[in-house]
Amino acid sequence: MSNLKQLAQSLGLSITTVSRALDGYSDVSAKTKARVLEAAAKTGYQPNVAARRLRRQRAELVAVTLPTAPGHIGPPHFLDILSACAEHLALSGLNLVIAPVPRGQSELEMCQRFVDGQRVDAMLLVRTKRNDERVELLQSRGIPFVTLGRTESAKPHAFLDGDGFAGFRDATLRFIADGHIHIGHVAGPQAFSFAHHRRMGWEAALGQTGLSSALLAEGDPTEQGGYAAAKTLMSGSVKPTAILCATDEMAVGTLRALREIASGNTVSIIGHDDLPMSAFTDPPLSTMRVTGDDIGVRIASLLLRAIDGEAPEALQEIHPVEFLPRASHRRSQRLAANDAGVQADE
Amino acid sequence: MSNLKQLAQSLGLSITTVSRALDGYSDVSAKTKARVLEAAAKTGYQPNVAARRLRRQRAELVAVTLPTAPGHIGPPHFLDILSACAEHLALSGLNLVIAPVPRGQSELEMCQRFVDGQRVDAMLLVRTKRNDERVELLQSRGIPFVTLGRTESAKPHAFLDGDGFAGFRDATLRFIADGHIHIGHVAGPQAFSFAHHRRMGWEAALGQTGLSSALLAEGDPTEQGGYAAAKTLMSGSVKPTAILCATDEMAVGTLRALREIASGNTVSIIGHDDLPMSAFTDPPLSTMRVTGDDIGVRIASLLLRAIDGEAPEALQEIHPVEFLPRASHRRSQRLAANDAGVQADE
DNA sequence: GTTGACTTCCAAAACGTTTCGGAAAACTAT
DNA sequence: ATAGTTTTCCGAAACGTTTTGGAAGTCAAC
Repeated sequence: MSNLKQLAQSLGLSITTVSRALDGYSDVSAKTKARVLEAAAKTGYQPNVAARRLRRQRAELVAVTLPTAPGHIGPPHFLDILSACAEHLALSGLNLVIAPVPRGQSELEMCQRFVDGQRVDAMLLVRTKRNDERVELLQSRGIPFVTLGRTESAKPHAFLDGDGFAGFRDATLRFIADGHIHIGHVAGPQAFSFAHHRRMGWEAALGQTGLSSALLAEGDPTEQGGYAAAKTLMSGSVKPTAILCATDEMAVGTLRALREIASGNTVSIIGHDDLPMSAFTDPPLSTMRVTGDDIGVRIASLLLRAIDGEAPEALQEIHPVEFLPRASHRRSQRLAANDAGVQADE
Repeated sequence: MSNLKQLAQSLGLSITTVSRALDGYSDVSAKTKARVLEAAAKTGYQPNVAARRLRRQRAELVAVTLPTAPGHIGPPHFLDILSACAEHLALSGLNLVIAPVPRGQSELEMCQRFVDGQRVDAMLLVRTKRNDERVELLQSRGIPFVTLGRTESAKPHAFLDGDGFAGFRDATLRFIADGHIHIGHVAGPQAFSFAHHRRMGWEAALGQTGLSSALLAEGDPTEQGGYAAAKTLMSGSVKPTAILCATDEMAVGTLRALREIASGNTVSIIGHDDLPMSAFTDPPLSTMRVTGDDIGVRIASLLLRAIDGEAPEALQEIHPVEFLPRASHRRSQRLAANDAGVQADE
């Protein structure tokens, strides 16, 4: 409500001086500066952001569009990341806004409105696809942006990603070391970058050890999708004794599918994401997570550097994935130990 | 990049006329209007939102601050609601932004910046407390707002709420009808409006049937909180045979706690929220949900009416809660039927 | 007491839009 | 032809801030 003019009038100063005092310029005496600051604090003056943005030609805003699949919004852990990111951006005076995409609208249109209306200084893209039209749009507009997850774009862009390939490869090798021969994969939609990399990791491990990668089923990255995929996986003639799930949510669905199947409870499972609920499933879900508890902060810093004009090539981070052993990755082992005397090594 | 002035110049028209043509005023001829619209579409003109906001004195924005408890952000189902809400608001040209609250900052400060900086036309408050300082702030500023969940504020305000009281009362009566005597409650922090109402419903049912309401344990509204609360509940001298959990997440924690306890698997459980994962627990979680699959749309409509200046008293909705029976609410029953020949009536 | 340097302040322009109050042109009715 | 009405357009002001380019005032040095 209160604006600069009123504040200036009440102090007997010009608008200019008050503005410069608040912004900490050096050409205003310490005394008046103190006077201005005090008055501003007392009246609770807050600059009108529309006016400031108009003049500064900066939105002071970073947006992330949140894809909302029908009945199922993106993974909960996005929000933890975004929250940390917002926190860090705020230190530089930037606000992070999360814009849910209305059903009628495409994520692309959403991005378009953001960048062409000059509403944002930068964008963050999540749920990145291998060929993502949003990336092309943003590149053509020259807007700074960072994606959570690599793409196969020819032109380099800033991104942060977990090394899902290595994570799933190593997890598969772990299963192999445990004596598994039939190792299945409940995969996410391959258009998604993360889903593809995870699947390729699984395939790579099988390939390098000469095992079959036939036990593959794809589904939506939800509990329901995991449930359905696991069902088809377990209905084939050769059944997996271990399953890698692309996400924890799919793993939860897989667990339920196995519960409904005779001897399903001997199948070992590993997920990915380390959702809060994963520690509470039955059995507790062995899973993976991207290392570093500051992913959100890293993203924020990438965004800031992108806004500062740093080259995209310099703004690419791939973080290792760590394995979190709980109970679900050793289910057949326990039985195998009973049946055949195989010894656990951990 | 392109602005009204350029567009007008290229058409040989005045800024005024172009502006009015785009806004669909009647005092511009059909022919020029078509010409303007075409040119705007071709150049991809998007009005500069900062300028428009400054002039219109409207932010075209509704904000919701998302509380992010350390390590655990608000319930996932908020997002489904918010997404539907955003969708509906978009129809009226309003954008919904979700602002995560940085750790260093209080939700109140966040609200303050939003309203005093004239960044928003209205606010949506979630995770409402019984005595919520955000409500007071917004009331004092005269900003339209809607809360998700009632408060005990003396001055009426717009809200939408589920009838948690009736839901938990009825669920408790259901347990009583099933023959339970010792019915526990894993409660959420009582400062939260929803947690309090649910607890009062549980107490009311016990009170009206003369049963004890001693089996109460409170915890954070998370899996971990439910786990801890259930543990203390089951460690008393008299143990519950049925437990109502304030949220599904707490129910998931409770399930795990029971799993670790001898004969814990005979304890019946009911949760609330109908999270996607609830259908996939073991046993599948019986739960409750606020009726109507358009809560988000209802909220949006309340917000629009609040912005239009309708009186808060007219903007209060309490929606009934429906019970979703799955397996977890009849665990002891099955055993009891074996043990004592009690017959299930459903 | 004039010069130059420094400090402290300010008027005015600009950002891109919307909107008020007309003005010119084109009809209509007399 | 003239007055009145309607249609179609536009100039200029405003929204609240930041920033440019000085203008006064002060002080020290000669």
